Amino acid sequence: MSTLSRPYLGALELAVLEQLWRGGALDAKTMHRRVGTRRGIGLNTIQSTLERLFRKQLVSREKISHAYIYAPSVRREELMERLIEEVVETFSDGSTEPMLTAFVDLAARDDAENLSRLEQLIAERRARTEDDDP
Amino acid sequence: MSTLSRPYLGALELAVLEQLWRGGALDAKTMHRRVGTRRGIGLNTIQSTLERLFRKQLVSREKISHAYIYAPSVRREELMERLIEEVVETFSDGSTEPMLTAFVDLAARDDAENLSRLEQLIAERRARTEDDDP
DNA sequence: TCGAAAACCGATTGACCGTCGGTTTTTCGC
DNA sequence: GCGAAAAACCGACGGTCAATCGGTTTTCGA
Repeated sequence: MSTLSRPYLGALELAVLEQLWRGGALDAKTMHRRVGTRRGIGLNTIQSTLERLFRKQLVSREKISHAYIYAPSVRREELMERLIEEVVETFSDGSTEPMLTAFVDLAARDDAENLSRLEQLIAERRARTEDDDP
Repeated sequence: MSTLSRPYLGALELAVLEQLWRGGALDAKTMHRRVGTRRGIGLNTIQSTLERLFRKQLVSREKISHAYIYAPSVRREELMERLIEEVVETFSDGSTEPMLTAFVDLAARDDAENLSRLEQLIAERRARTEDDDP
């Protein structure tokens, strides 16, 4: 039975990922300086977290002499989209209407201007698709 | 730090909710017949699950003689939207662009026809908003 | 080669879901 | 009213997963 958002991302995992997205590739020690010290947690904790993210295939790593250098293997927007997709799939019955309505709601929620932007993106997408498949 | 989808919905919770959305209001015993027997789980399990959903304010209940009658307190589409919103908020930096792009991607993913439908919904939404606030 | 640095291993805690068994409360029929 | 049946309530336990760390082993460079 598909359960929702499991395995999900914990707060520390998210913070670590965020740092990778900002900072490119870095090793556990540097990561610890960036997100660990402030939280008063040990280097090992950061290492475990990176390891978990690696198992989840959200980061890749390469061994440079001693240490692994970790790099994100998904883009931020990509992960967001995946997670939204997971929700949508969980609730998908036959109809896509509720999904579309939710999108419009959420787009308009923040700023009505988003609706125009959304239309624009749709137009662009359509143009791109027609190019691909004339 | 906002963590993702915790507490999330378990598989049984989802099944129970689904049943409530389909069947309107019902009591634990009936629910057990509908989703419990097939899974070979006890009535108590169903009761706990309903209780947990109640604490999460996803269902309401009313005592009719012996038993509580449970009813959904969120619509299906509403819950879906909430969960999408949660993801979006988790990943929101200043820009709404990634969210909008994700929406277009996901809409088009299933069926390109959805893009037109999406445009239509945007138009409707805009009309509605202009009515409210002329 | 040897010492430090990092990976690796494993253990613990704390949520949370799923799952029950047992006890108490409530209600209805007599 | 009262006693039995039904349901709620309480608490416990196993499993999973994130967060956390201590200790051991591996590995690399001086």
